[in-house]
Amino acid sequence: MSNKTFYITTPIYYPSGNPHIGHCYTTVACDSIARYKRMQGYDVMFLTGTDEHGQKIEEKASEKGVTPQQYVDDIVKIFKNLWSYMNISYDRYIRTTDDYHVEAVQKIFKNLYDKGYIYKGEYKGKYCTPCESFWTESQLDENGCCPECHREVKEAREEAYFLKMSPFAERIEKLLLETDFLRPKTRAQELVNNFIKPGLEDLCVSRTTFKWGIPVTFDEKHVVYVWIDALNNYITALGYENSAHSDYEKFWPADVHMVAKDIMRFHAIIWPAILMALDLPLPKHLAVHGWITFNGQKMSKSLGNVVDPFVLGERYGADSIRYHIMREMALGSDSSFSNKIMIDRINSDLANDLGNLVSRTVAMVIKYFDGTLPADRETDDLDNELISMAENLRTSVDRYVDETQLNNALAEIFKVISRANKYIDETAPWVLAKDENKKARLATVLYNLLESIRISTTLLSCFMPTTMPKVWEQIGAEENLITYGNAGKFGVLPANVTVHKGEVLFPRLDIDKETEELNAILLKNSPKSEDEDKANLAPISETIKIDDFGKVDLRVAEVKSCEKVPKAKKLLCLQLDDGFGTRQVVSGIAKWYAPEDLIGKKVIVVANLAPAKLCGVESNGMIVAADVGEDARVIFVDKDIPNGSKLR
RNA sequence: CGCGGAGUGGAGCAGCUCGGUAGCUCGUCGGGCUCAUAACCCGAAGGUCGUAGGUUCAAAUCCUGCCUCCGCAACCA
Repeated sequence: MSNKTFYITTPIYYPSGNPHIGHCYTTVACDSIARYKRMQGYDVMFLTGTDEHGQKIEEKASEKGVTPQQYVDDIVKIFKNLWSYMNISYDRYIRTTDDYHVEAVQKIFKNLYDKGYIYKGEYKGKYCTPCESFWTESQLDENGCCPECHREVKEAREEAYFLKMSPFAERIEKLLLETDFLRPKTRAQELVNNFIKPGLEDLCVSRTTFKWGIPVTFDEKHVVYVWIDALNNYITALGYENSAHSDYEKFWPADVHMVAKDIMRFHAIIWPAILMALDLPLPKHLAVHGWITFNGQKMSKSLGNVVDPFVLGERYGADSIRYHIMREMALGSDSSFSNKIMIDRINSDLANDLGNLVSRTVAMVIKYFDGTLPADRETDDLDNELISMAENLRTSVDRYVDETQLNNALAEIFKVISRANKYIDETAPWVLAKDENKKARLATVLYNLLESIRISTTLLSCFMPTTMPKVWEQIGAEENLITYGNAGKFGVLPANVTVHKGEVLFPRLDIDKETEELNAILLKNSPKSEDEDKANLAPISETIKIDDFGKVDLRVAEVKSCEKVPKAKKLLCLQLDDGFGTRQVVSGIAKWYAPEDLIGKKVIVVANLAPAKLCGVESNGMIVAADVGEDARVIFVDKDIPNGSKLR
């Protein structure tokens, strides 16, 4: 009977750092859908994994003094830990360093070459020798130098293989604009305007500048560059061009690839192109979600503000975290993550509405009937709305899950939970309980509540797999009654059901206390382990003579006024009193300091720096600051040091 | 004219495809209830739907101009 299949994938993550809450979102979303489809009776393949090759991994490994393989092995362990912690039910985990994947990618590369879609050409660009990196014209800094080290670059050529893209441009444009492949479709225009209309450039698919990759079999000095290596994981994991697995026929094409918007382009244009070149069917849907932003800032590995999913999970439970990110994130748009939003959400939805509903219902069955309902019934028109909402819930959740709108699916479920709470008020069981003649009516009300809970939590269990079984235990629902089929039916629990008092499902959180403690944890964790600190410290510059230092005139100065430079995001314009008079300095610290944070403070200024214009504003000097990871901190000095004092 | 997205009660969002009573969650205030995790239920206040025009009997919704904000690109001297 289970011949219907469903194939869903996360991206394979790049393990250049530890996993964060953003990875959790994609993975939890896929997991919830995978569980839902399994419950519906589909034969599901849920794939996740890691993309382990590339220059960056090579660099990270050498910084740590380990081989690239050791380096990725270690991080993959952390990823897998997180997934087990978050209760991720993936069916298969692919690593691009797996033998079968390597072998398959080599065959695919060769096939494309033999078909004439891959050809040998020259990669022309600006090359920075110290960084061993190619840059395009537009990536260079304002002086035409390397954007990373700001040294000169030179015109260079490198032999490379290219994948022809132009033969597929038209088909891809149609795919984006005329089908429901891309979700949300609003992004299609952006892709077409930016990449297809200007003409699809052939794609560079091999590199000779680093070694940590899959060798091209027929040209040993090349390794396969990320596209052909990573994207093909979706088919090699099924056994395409390899014998480690044999589910390709069964599961391809994928039903859903879920990705974050930063890699949408690769999945919306390059991946279809590769499949077209291989003459394979295209995936049915690409679901693109936004980023989780944190206190208004973009979440990323390099910013120090990552909320550690392990810490949050330990405090609040994996289910609460899962619920929060699923409920908050709408398909396609960003969603902000903050401790306050999360705690509010846990309190109002999980503790107040759901947890409390279970608790009060179970308590009443125990109080009025010693835990076991009598079988007599007496219905009332009041019951109809709740019952019909509960019966129809499955249909709307089905639809939203199919459209990958999990936030809406959850909203639907909680509408029923809310309605049940209201039903308690309408029927006032405590009044019925006082009248011996109303026992049948009372039992009916409580039974209807138990059934509503059963239906809601059956559907919810795909999103919160740990907690829902505890609910079933409490409401007396045997495991075999918890099925997708029963989620569409009212009246499944036995009439004389017995409930059991259980633990509090979602304890209510004290927002002030939690915020305070979380902040303390974040502060404590932010200066990472010492080893990592050392690895991140900039190397000491080359030795200079005392006279060289003497050339730099550092002075103490007081910030008299300060404002943001209009048009610029990162710049503040400061008026300083340097002892001689007023000096205007522009500093790129707007990200970390508001103007009012600085006024009245004393800072150190490089006083003899040549003037320069930044975004049209003149700057005479530079404020001394320390780099802390990706952040900067201004060095403040004692108030009693007079303005203009020279440093030595 | 670089590309794209967005401006809706205090906050966060839906509604816009296909014009016709402005809706949801949280917060605030008032009330109710006592089964429950100080939870639950009801009610109220609060919006010129960024702005100026246009089309129309009728515009949050369609069209045009402008303003502002956010991503990508440029600016951490």
